Amino acid sequence: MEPRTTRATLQTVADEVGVSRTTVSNAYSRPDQLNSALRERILEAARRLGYPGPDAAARSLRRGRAGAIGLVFTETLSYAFADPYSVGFLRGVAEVAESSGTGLLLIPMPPGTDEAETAMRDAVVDGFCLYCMPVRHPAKKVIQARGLPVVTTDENDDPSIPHVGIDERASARLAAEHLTRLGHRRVAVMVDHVVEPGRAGRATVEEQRDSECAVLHGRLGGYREVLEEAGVDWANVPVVAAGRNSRPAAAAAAAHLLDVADRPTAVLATGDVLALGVLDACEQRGLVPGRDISVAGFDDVPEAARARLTTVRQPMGEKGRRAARLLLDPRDPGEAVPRVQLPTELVVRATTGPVPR
Amino acid sequence: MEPRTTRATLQTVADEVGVSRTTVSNAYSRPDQLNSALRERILEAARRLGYPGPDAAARSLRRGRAGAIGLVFTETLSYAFADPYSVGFLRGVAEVAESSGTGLLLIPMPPGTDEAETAMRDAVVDGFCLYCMPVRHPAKKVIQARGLPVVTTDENDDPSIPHVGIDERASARLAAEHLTRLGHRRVAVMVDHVVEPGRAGRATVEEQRDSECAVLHGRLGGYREVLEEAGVDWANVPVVAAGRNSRPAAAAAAAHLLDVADRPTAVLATGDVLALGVLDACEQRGLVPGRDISVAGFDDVPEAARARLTTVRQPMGEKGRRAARLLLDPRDPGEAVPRVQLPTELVVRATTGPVPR
DNA sequence: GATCAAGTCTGTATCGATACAGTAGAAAGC
DNA sequence: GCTTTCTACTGTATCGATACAGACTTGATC
Repeated sequence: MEPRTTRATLQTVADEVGVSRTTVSNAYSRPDQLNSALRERILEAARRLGYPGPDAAARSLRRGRAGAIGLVFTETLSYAFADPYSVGFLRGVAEVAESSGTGLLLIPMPPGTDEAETAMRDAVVDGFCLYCMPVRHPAKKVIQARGLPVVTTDENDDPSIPHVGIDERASARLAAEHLTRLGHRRVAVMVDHVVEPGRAGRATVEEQRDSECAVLHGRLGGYREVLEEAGVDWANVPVVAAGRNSRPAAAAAAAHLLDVADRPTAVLATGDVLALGVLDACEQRGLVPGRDISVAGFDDVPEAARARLTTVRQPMGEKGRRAARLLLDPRDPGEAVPRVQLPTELVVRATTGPVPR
Repeated sequence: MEPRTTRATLQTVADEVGVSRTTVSNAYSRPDQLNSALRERILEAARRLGYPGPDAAARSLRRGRAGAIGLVFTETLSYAFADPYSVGFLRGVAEVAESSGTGLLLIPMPPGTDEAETAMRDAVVDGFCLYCMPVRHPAKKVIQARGLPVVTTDENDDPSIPHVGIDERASARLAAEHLTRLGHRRVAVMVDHVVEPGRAGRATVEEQRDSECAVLHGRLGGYREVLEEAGVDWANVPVVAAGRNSRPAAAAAAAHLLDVADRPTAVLATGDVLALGVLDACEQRGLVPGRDISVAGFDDVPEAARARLTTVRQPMGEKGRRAARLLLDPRDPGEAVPRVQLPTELVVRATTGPVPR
């Protein structure tokens, strides 16, 4: 193309062809509004002048819609791609977004409060999907202030925001009951992190209480109920944090459980990635899951099936699809705020078995 | 908040506080430009009026930057999350984008040409990363016309566009040479798709030639060179398409290779997901990989290590990081167009072995 | 007391498009 | 022949902000 001092706009093209700016706009956005010969002439001139088509930001401003929905993660973006559970969820969101021609903006969450608020304000989107965002996160206020549609997944206690999730407590109970039914009483729990991300090791009951993560509360609560019903004192149940939600981190943290005098006979992990890490640790130590020790996970990610992991299945993809639909399908103002609760089920595979004698 | 007939803007807040619009803008965007007491008064008034902060689209228009980079996939978005190779790449891109406060817009690619062009024009981004986009894709023109920074990965023959990739041909040779060195001459190849996505089955030499996918050409070319050097007639090498890049599809298509009279002694797959599918098919038939049949993949996705798959490792995450940096780091206009070629290596594991006798 | 600098704030001109109402001219209706 | 309808196009107002240059205080300096 020939170099120009200034970028070509609708007006440039309009002047060249000798029509109005509006007509050029129509040539792109509403082809049926003008004669097709003229349209061709306009597009031809646009090509010649190097006009790139209507500017996206300007169009977005004038039209009042962005053509994208924003996904907000509390963890780092790259983490979102590391966990198969997130990936399954994202995939569900992507399916629905895609089928309506909507883009997906993955919004980074900077560490500082001001920066985070700016990031939420700068996102050119038509709605937000909050993924595992703690109830009291500072950026949440900004998001709500923007007045766009919002849905939350998993984490939520605000009844004014539509929500897609599962019954965390009841689902966790499924795994715990499976273990107590098999006779296990010396049970340990492996979690991602409790208070501060990155800190690994045993978490006290107080720390468990102080966690801001509703999912964690729900799952630990479910475990606790069942174990207490079976006569176990929760204060004696080791709750070990891996620090990060990764297989190696869980394998390392599993040392706190496996290399001690009275090793638990069973481990409940609040996620499959953690459970798989525990299995790795067992393998290193020559412990056969299902015989020497029982391990149960949560989520039923694809790898779980291959590892023959007993777990609680939750429909990750469906969660994403439902969340996306809640954002994209317009709702009547009078309608009740939707709260979707998806079903879960226990999937018994090979990593759990009776108490070894 | 009190209901308002019209949305609050900078002006609304400015009028309320009795300052100029510019000052309110500064209160958000350049806090150092005004007295902090005044800033507080302004933010307070904004809260009271329900002003959500500067409008993202308007800000984007005026500033001339979007704060996001666009990722363009040719396949469906949901597919991007299904393949661990893509996920690794995305993760790399996300790491870099995130560290510079940039969002990631995943752009859907609609089927029709016009719709696709519109989608590319409507994306509010500061640059595009084209992921596995065929050289001659119609939407590519629109993207280039926008005049924003662009990088391509894998697929590329346009020297004017920066590129990050690997030496496909040489890398494919590594796998093929490994097999011929082990003595294999009856070798088959498994690919994703050749001409038309979704069509599974054997592909003729003509169809191979007609494929628009440069990655496929490179890899098949590498295999072919090595096999011909070993005295094999390429026309007799079965090239089987799985139709889709998925483990079950590959397992199903493997029937064309495994359930025939003169079964190949080795299978080269152009991707690990396909190779893993072939392994699944072997397992179903009681064939032990590495003993009864050799299977080699490409990519070295995380699952490959667990399946003990021999494969060619390419640095997926690094590819994403480099691509993102090329987009985000400004370059001198005079500078040569960067072309990054990342190293690959053969990883020999358990699924390849000598020819069974 | 004039000059200068720093710190704050204002005003205007734009960024690049689309919405919407309006108009000219041709074709159709009676 | 006059109104109506339709097609094809135009013009103006507006979307909501930021860039940039300027102006007004205030205090310090010589």
